[in-house]
Amino acid sequence: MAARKKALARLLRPLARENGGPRAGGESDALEVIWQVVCSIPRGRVSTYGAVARAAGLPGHARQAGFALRVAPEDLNLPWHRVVGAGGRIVFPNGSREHKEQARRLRAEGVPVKAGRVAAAAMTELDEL
DNA sequence: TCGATGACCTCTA
DNA sequence: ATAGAGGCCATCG
Repeated sequence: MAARKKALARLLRPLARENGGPRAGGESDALEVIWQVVCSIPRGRVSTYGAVARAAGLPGHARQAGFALRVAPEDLNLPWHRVVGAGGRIVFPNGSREHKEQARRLRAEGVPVKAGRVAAAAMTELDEL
């Protein structure tokens, strides 16, 4: 937990800078863009890490999307559960706490989850947005 | 600068 | 359907 907190603090530092004033260089925070994309996922729909990365203008940065979600502060109320792996597959180990939590939240939004996967019909490419 | 790591993706057997 | 290998890219020690 300590490591997680430390990494989070390191990442929140530049974010706090932005919070306090106008950002100088501009772009820098890819995390912010990714978070915004995730937030834009409609309720009852899910998307993949790759799709999120593409929509954020970062093709091939699927892993970065995952990293962004990992370090995302809870204050953002980010719908991280709407992001799944390719083919609608939940990336968390089966039986893990996060896995069950994600499945539970998805079902609560009307997205059927079976065998650690979500219905393909519920998936959106985000390219049309 | 380099090697290891990870909420990934895709192809092949 | 399952398992392994290679590729991708940012972050960390």
